[in-house]
Amino acid sequence: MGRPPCCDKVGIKKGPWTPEEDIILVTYIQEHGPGNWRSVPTNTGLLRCSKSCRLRWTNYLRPGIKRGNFTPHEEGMIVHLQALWGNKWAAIASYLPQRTDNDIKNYWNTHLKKKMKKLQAAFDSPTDHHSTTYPQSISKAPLSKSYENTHQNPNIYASSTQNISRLLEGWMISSASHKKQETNKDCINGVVESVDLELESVLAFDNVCSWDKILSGDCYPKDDERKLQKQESPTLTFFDRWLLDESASQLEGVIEQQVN
DNA sequence: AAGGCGGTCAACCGCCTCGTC
DNA sequence: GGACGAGGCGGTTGACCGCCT
Repeated sequence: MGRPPCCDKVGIKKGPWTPEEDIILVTYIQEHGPGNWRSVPTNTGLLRCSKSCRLRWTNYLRPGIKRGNFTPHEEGMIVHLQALWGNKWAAIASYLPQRTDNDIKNYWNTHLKKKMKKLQAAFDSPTDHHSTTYPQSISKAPLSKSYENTHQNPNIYASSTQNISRLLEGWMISSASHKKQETNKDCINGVVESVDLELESVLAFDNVCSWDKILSGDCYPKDDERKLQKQESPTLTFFDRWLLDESASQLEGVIEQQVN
């Protein structure tokens, strides 16, 4: 017999959250702040387990969450950090404070993993092995309609619950009397701003390595010498080199700063 | 028109870690 | 130091949606 699930009590509701449930949860957290999830179901009357409440809040209702429309910058960060740390989604999410670990994990599984597979397959093919121009099938392939809808038009991605989140953001900003929430907001926004600035300035990913550059095999615009080395030693793929160089020189700096 | 199929993502499950007693 | 509970985390599932035939 395995460990019994935490939420298999009779009367516990499962499945998608309704807007009414969202409002109840949001209202409660508005008054009491996030935390002490154990007491949330009993205090709100929600027929959900504490974990479900926490997950709903952290992954969906929490203010400051950016949904959909991953930028090339963010994609690059995810690929980069995933290659460095593996599937440590929470750690990766800490470098993308506006994204949840669940969102990043989903995006990796549905989009980036495939991209990387294609990338790897292209490099493994003998004809492309030493080529500096990256396979057009990846870089120039038209995006599917659904991908375009989801990732190029954020309005279409919007949902009713996102609206709740937006409303909450407004509440967070306008409410001067709720000190606890103000602290939360400041904390979230402070982290977002500081980490964003840090990543923008230190990694400058858009300038150094956008997806276009990655896929076109031209990720070293500032260093011709490394380009030459790259051509001379084909045992490392372009992407391996990118990871090694980038991680050694830049990410360590960021991590050190975070630690200090 | 409708059924099949694949992609996407919210939510659940269960293990792990950490704090408290 | 060990037991216990709460929260964190990563893997997985299943519902939903749009496209294709």
